[in-house]
Amino acid sequence: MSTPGLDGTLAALADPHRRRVVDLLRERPHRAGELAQATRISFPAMSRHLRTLRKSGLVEEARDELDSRVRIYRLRPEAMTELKAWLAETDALWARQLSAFKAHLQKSRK
Amino acid sequence: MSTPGLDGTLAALADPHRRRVVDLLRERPHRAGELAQATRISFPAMSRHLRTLRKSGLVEEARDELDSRVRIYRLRPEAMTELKAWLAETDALWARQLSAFKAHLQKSRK
DNA sequence: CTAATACTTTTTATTTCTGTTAAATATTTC
DNA sequence: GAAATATTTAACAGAAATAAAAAGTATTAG
Repeated sequence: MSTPGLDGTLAALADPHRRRVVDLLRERPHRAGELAQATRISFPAMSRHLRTLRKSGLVEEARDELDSRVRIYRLRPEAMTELKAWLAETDALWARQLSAFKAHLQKSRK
Repeated sequence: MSTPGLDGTLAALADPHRRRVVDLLRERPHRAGELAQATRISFPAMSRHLRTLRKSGLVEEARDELDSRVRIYRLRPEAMTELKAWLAETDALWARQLSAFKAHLQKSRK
């Protein structure tokens, strides 16, 4: 499944709890329960955050091979490439704006 | 005024209208009115979006020198550095995770 | 001074988001 | 099979976001 777009990514990352989850997942995969305890919110609340993260493509779920009650969540860093590209684009356009401004200064100094 | 943090930045960028504004502003500064017309939302709505963008530090306002009724908005790309740093950090940790995984494979292959 | 312009702020209604508790589902363990 | 475990879904309440309409504030134009 491809990245659903910038919008979902940004909306998912905008919540502090969800960003905390991403922070945890980038170190290693975690169980749903671990994530709930780490963020000090209820299991149901975490479950919903995980669902939005999953829908945004930032995270994927898998059952534990030994105990399929537990669900392991892991990060999908590819989901951030679109966002990074957008930020890079901003940089590029900004650089152009800056150089145009400098050129303008040069011209008016003459 | 320094960047208020990732949270504000991401929340501000999560809205499509606001991101459209940023897209416009990265080409050149615009008047508030122009932005409203470009996004096809009401002036009051745009005014509020501009306020959240301003509070997030992504945008700054200035009065037009010739006609101080009009307000010019311009991008503050510095406001994105924290976000870029956060994304880079994710990359770094992910790379470490990947190499750890490869090391693990090496070991188990022996 | 009056009218017009360019926006912003306030008010109010509507929707969306988060969180909590309770109930449901799926597995495992005994 | 019954009890325990891990997690999700449902139901509902409160908080926050968004938007449109109306009113307000400056500033400029005539």
